[in-house]
Amino acid sequence: MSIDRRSGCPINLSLEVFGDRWSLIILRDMIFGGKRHFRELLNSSLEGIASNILADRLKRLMELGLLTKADDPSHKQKAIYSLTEMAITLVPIMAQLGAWGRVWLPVTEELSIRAELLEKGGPPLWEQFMDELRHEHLGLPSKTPPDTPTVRQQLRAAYEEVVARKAEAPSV
Amino acid sequence: MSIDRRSGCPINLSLEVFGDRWSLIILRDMIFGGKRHFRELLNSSLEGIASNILADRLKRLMELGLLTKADDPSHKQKAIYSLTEMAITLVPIMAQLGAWGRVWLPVTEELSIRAELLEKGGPPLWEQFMDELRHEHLGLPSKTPPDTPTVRQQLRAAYEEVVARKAEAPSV
DNA sequence: CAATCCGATTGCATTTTGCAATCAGTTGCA
DNA sequence: TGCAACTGATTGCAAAATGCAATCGGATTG
Repeated sequence: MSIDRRSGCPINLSLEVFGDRWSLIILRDMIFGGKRHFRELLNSSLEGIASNILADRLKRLMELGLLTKADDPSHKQKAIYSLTEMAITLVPIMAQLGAWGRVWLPVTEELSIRAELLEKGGPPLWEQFMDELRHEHLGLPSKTPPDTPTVRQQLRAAYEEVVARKAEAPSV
Repeated sequence: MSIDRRSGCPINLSLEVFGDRWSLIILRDMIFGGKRHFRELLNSSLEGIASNILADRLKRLMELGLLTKADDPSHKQKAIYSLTEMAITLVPIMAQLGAWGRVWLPVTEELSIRAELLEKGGPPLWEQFMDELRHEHLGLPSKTPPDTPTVRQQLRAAYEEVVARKAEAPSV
């Protein structure tokens, strides 16, 4: 599959890649949720993606060069999807989208705390996160010291803290 | 019209606003092209938007709070569309989208020079541009000195320089 | 050996899209 | 006055995309 090529404008071409309601959602779940398998993406999807759409988009994202697929050695039927460098460099776009949505749209607190953290961390934190993703998905050596908490751990901890706080002190 | 609200995730909600093939294109033409009228948007569109889709998206963007519409005093039928603050703050997203597309997609040189300039200028240039847009669309006083060239003028000059250069020295 | 899980695929109704034609009112010009 | 051009749209229709449930054959687990 190649994109339509309505015009050579970079914004248009970017839209042709993920100007739909699902592609970026899938990439979000892989980047921030660490999801690598079909079923993980299908069942954990907050937005309830249908399996045929998921299959179609995974295929499309592979054809566009954003994902690769490999056999999972632990299970002959399992496939592991990996992000390519092209997909990993979407992190700044995701961060900006999250920051904008957090300001202007009716987000929930527990789902926006990660966007807030990512926004406050700024480009240095994005770089660290991309470095981790390159390690995870491309097998590259990580440049961050091994004793520092990973960005995903930080995001997860912040999310769980909000959830716990809201559970013990439910809003009126 | 309100958005679907599949989930309260900021990235999802942002996608529900412009996760389609046309909304951001229209906003791009208004932000970077300075287009304010229906016909301008219809006829200048590189990607060839259809008039019913344009009408539908303008209506939708107004309902979502990204645009406002006002009568044009010079012509009883003309409507002037204006960006709201919500739309103006999309500039960083546009810049990131352009930067990403420029690296990974088959952009043309003349259409990507603006993205390059915007990327190199970074957040300070984005701020100046948003300041200009607030002046243009919201009537706010501009903070930038009146003798400095506007960002849109800079972008336009860079574009025209590339076009001129390519015309006099056509590629083989 | 049955239940469950794996990554999909199929069929079908609904919705969205792309495209061309058209609309009624306004303007500019002869 | 007459008429062409232009204004922001709307309509009709075919094609494509989407949402949803059911299902597939193979692999694994208990």
